[in-house]
Amino acid sequence: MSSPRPSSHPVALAAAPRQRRKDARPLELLEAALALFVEKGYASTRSEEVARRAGVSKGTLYLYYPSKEELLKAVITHYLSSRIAATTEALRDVQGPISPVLREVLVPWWQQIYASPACGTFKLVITEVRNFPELAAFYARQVVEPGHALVGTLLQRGIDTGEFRPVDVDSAVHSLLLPMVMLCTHKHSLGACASPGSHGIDAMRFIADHVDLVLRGLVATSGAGRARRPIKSPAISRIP
Amino acid sequence: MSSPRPSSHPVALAAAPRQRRKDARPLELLEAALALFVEKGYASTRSEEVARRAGVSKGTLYLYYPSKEELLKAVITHYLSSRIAATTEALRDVQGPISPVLREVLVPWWQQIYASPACGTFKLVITEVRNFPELAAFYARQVVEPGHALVGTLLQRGIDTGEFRPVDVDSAVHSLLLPMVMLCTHKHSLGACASPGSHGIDAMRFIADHVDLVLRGLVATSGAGRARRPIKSPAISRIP
DNA sequence: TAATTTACTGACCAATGAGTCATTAATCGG
DNA sequence: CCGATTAATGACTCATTGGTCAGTAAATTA
Repeated sequence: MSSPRPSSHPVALAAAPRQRRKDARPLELLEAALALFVEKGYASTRSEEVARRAGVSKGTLYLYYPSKEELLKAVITHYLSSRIAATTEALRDVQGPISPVLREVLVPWWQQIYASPACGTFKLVITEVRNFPELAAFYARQVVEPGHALVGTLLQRGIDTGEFRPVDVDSAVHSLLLPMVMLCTHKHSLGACASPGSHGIDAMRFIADHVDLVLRGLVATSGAGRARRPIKSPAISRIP
Repeated sequence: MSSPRPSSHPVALAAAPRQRRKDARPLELLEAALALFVEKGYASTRSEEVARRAGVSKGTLYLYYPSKEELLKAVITHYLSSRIAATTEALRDVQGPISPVLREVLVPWWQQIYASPACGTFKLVITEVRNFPELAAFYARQVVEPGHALVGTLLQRGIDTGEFRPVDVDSAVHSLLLPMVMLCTHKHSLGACASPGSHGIDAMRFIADHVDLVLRGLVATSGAGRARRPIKSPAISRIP
């Protein structure tokens, strides 16, 4: 917290006189806001605190964002939008067996997310959606639905080709993704609290292990018992 | 709100005048506080709102709980403690194959939790631990560690008996439990926001499907490929 | 260097909400 | 029926904080 900073990030130098950096401010404010909102929650973060962390005064914050609520929305949309674009096209046109794709694309992808600051947006969204309904619509439409549909389509294709057992696709998608989201959330809640004795989760390893475990549960084997239930619904269909 | 006072007959019209129920208040306040804290978050819930929902005035709230923070702690400890007791002994001395146990104990257990109001405590803890370090210690020691150790012990036994493949136990425990926690969390965040089109998760079905999927990924089969990695550590050892 | 523009500041205001306490009214004992 | 006891109330205090704006100083231009 009080370490001498390398001169790279202008987080808040001892007392740099007064700087005019009109174009750098918005992003720095967003970074500061994300960190504080994720750590303390939106309601218990003082707007002046955000400004201070970004190295400006409260007045400057309101120069760039009209209100605290708009700042929150800007944080969420900014950090999610950047990820969304890269994702949807990364998996758009894969061919061949699904298992290797998931192992080689999904795993590093989530490892990256986990390591990035955007990881915190999951906790932030979880804690704030109910207070800001607009966020719910945005997040559901822009993140949850595309992500679910993307993985769902892959799994369905695996089932169609006989690579996977005929399981309920929605459940399987959740089995695959919910732990990832929970992992990201955990990093910024209990995982951020120093806990002696119980050394935390090894996230990078877990992500790989988990995908492997789920894929082993999905693959169609000749032996063992058969599926406990047939397929449930017309499976995934929303979002082309 | 503006109903006329019942002059003579106590027919329980609209607002009951003033009741003295010293022993019922604490629990009713706890229930009201849980619902509101989970829905709106601790910081953005007004203490008077909690009181109102419990059918009392703000003064009465402070008659039973010395501060808002103590109320929060009381909520968490109350709703978690009740679950903890029942759980640890339910799985203490199971014998024989592990898969049926997990299918028949873990599944209904989580289905119950999901349906109960205690389900909300997950979201509450996730959002508030970082603001109240005491909660972190309590939750880690009383909930996370026992729960993890319990399931870990079972999986380890399954591995020892050859029922399961030799996987990393910690990862497998997380694969099994994180989705459950995430599911409970989701119920009170995005899941509570009306989303047209995307009908929510079928929780009861997912819980069963997920346990099934993970168990299929764990069972030792003759065919298929072998584990990608050997065991990682001396495995689970804490908590007898 | 002087004049002009504008990014930035922080004292200030109004609203909010946690916590208090003098007062009110159920309930109980006699 | 009459105090005595105490559960319950809600108007009040006071610290906190989102948001404003008149003023300051860093750049820029002439």
